Amino acid sequence: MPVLFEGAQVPAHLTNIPISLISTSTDSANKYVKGKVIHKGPLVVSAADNFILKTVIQEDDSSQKPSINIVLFGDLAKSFSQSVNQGDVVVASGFQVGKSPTVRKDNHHACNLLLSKSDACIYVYHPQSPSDSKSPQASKRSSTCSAEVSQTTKAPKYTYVRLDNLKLSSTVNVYGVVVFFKLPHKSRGTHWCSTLKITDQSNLKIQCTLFCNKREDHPQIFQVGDIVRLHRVKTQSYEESIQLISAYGFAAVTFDGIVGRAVEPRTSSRSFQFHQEDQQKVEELRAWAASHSIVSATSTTIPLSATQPKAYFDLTCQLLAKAPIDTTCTLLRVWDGSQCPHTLLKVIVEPDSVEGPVSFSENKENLIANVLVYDNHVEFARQLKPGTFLRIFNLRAIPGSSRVPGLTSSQAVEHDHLAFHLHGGTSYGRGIQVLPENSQDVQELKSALEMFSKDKDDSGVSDSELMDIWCTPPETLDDEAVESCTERRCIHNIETVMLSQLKQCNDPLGSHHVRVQLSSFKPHRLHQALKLYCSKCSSLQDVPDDEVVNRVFSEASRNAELCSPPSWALSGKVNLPGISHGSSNRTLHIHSSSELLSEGKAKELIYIMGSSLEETCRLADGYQNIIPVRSSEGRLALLDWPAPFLFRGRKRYYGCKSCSEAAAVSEPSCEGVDVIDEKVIAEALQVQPLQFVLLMELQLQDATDTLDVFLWKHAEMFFNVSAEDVAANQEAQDHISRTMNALCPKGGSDVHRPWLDMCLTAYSTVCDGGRGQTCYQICDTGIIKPRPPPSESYPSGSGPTPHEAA
DNA sequence: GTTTAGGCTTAG
Repeated sequence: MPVLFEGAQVPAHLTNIPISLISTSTDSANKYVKGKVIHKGPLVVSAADNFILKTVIQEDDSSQKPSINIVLFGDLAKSFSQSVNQGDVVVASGFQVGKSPTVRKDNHHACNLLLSKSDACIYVYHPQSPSDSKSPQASKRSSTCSAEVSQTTKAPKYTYVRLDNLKLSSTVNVYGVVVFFKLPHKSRGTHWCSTLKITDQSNLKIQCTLFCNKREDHPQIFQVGDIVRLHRVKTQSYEESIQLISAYGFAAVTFDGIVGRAVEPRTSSRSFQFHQEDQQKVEELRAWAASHSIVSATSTTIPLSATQPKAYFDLTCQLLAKAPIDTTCTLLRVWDGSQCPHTLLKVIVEPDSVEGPVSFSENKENLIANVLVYDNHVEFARQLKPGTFLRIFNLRAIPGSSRVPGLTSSQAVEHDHLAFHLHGGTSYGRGIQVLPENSQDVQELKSALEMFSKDKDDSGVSDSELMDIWCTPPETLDDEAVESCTERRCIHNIETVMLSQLKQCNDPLGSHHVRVQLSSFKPHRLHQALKLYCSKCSSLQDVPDDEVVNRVFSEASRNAELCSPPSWALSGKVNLPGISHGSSNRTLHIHSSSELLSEGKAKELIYIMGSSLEETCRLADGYQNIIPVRSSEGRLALLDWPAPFLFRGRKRYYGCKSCSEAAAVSEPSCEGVDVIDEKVIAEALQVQPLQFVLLMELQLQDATDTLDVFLWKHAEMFFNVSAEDVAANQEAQDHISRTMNALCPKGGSDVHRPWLDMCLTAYSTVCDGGRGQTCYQICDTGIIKPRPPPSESYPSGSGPTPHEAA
């Protein structure tokens, strides 16, 4: 039997699990979660007298601390509703961990806690305030009240004036049934304005004009027939009739007006009173309204299947996708599970501009109405998220012969196809209202949508799953509804795991498959991702800065002294034209291998002395290999670190300072060598070459967690570009930059980030303290979109003319 | 303790 305890000690066998550590693989046995109630939802009556209540708890006062949704069922939900208030601290045990379907919307924990099992338990602790510490009150409210209770015990009782007893120039509280309303809209002044007309058993209809600083402080009216309780409204006369206008301290509570439904107060007020009398008042008004056909006479809510061309109506629907058309118009793609008897107009928009799925199964497409929302409604529509349930008021069905934005002139305008327009303005209550997930109307709509998904949808996935696929990654490999921008090239045949599972894993070492989005990466300056790696000593260092390299070159050229060439070399000069018009030519000393010269391969390799870095680079256009040298004690020597030991076209090669022998420069052995390349030269010079590598740290995310991983050993495979090319080639650099931008658009929300299938390798590193740390690297994974850049073409410009000495 | 709006259709 689930139980709620007030103020009781948590049993010693239970241990606390921090909210941040909760995942779908959490074993909840003997664990408890503790937090402060930051939101308490209404008690919802579901089928067969069952109750559901959703609450949100947060570990600490700080907004930085994690928060999690808890869903309570049955009597526990009822007791919770009666005894717990926002601000109370609760402890929950005996929970099950589920995947939170609302994580994208509410940003709470990716999991939720379900309290339905027989061992489910809640411990409640009311905050100790001087007036509240002696606690008969707390136990009293847990046992006697049947609905939301006020936070204070000494609050004044409100009295309500019947609408035929209103006197001019007084501030009053009233109850009424809504017979007309305009949703809150920005007034020309500083407030949000809404207008309503209410009635009560007096049968008088009273106009109310409400001004509030915040939109949400207006009565949350979902339909005509709803019941409002207005506190602090003042009476005034306008055109010979009495009106109500919000007065200082105005507050409103709204109730569903349908007989038999739960009496759940809807309000933004943090604390409000609700007594038995209120419950009674609502029920009386409901009964009176029902017997006087207040709702049925005025409601214009119809399903899509009942729409008539040119008619105005209200539509209860789910938003599936949306796209901005222009500054005055937004497209909302909605459905209610019913089929309109008229062909629905298709509006063509750029796929990139669509939020939500771009297309649906053919069967579903036939049910989707395109709603064009104009002018003052655009701003509100822009904030809506696909998946949201809406009621659109005063929608008009327009035959498609009228012009439709988004169609270009070359596209045929379809005739007699229905489009739905929400015109600008607020006449006739025109506007959009978001319906909460737990409202009765949404529950009914949802079951209709689910029926469709079960019966007709050929895609094999239910509607909610479809939204899920768009919102969160599929959990298994075989679900390819959302294309990945990467592909795995490993040989593992293992299941995809969620990041939270991976992080919870006790023995993570080895390979894992994940489906993730890239939430951030570093370094942001991509040239810093390029490093030099020594395979001998495993050192990793930054690519030397040009300025530093330049200094080494000028140092060497300043100390240039003549030295006789080694026996295997011939000395000569090259003439390097001045860099700008009018600047003088430079003559540089070079050495060349006599063997190569005799073979006619003079351009394959030269040793250059006394040149600047810039001059060396310019010479590299004309010689395949250039080794910068200096004279040291009469012998040829390489330049000091960090000068490259070799220039090959636009590529530079560096040697490891600690692993290279400081030997005299010798002639490369070209016997049996087809091409003189960096390897041949490094060997001849006894240099341990450093390898260009790419190293980045990426933060991955999925619906459950984030994970920091390295992209290193397989970075070249990932980008399909060599690090060496990146070092030398602007195009390759741009390719990486474009790729990262596509995977993680600047300022883009996660909906714009593509999903990535990845293989990760977890390995252990040992820090100074000797404690192992688990690191992750992306392995055997390659980008399949965007396309790789064209491969580098070897620079082929003609070099300066050498003046060879014979 | 101001003003706003004070229902009553866009004109795509």
